[in-house]
Amino acid sequence: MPELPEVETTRRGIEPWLLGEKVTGVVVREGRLRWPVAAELAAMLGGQRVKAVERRGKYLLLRTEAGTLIIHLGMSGSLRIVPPESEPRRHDHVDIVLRKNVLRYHDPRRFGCLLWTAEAPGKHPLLRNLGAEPLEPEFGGGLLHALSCKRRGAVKNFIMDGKVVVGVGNIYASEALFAAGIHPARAACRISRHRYAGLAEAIREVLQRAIDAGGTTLRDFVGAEGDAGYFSRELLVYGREGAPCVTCGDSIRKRIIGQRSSFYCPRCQH
DNA sequence: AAATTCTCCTGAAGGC
DNA sequence: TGCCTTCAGGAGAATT
Repeated sequence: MPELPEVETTRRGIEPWLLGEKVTGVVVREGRLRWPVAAELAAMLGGQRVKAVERRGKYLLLRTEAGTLIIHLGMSGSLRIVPPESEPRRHDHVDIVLRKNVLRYHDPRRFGCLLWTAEAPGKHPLLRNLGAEPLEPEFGGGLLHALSCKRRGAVKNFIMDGKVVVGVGNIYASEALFAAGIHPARAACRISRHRYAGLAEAIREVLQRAIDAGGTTLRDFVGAEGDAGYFSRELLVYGREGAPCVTCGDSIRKRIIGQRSSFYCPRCQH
């Protein structure tokens, strides 16, 4: 499932194909996504030139003079650049047609969305209350520590809260907590500022490393052939229940925290 | 305010 | 082999 690194990799992959290009049409084959694709999207986006391809959290922003197309890939969404004559496959729900190429949105589970906003995207209800960008300087242990003071719930839920920090999904939350040696169920308010510094660094590192790994498979996001698949990750705890911890050899445990599977080493994480 | 539960949907995996 | 059940999961909305 696309987490922040996949979204950023997608952004980098499609940006060169979109920048400065004019949208000549929009084809909606299936508009029933997380929210319905607006009937007037074609009218709004058509004829517009793409000025920038940005990312905020896991949202992609295609900026034009008239407004912004906000795209979220949900759980199973992906974007590819395909030739104009390319035959759509199952679950290829939307085409953003350019003069020489097509930006094609594919999403089997339809948890994603394509929304148009004429205002500054930062004012959109979905983006307005988003927390810090984990790879920007604003994010750090100080911020986590400050926001955690009234949070009595599990730290794993805390760092997955988009109002705190964006882009930390279930997989990277487990990985970052392992790297930082923090037990996922520990109450957020009961972690020292010092340990939060380590956690912030771990989050930054695990995301950055994944983005770097994604760079080597950028071509997978572009072209008619092959799947716009997500790159494989080096996971040390996620999905490794019962397997030995890479650090101490103890067996990795799985536990449901906040309705989500969480993986951790009972010996390395406290 | 914070925490919990529910919800959307399909494909993969497991059971028999 | 095939059918049925279960589960996973981003994140907003509703509820406590």
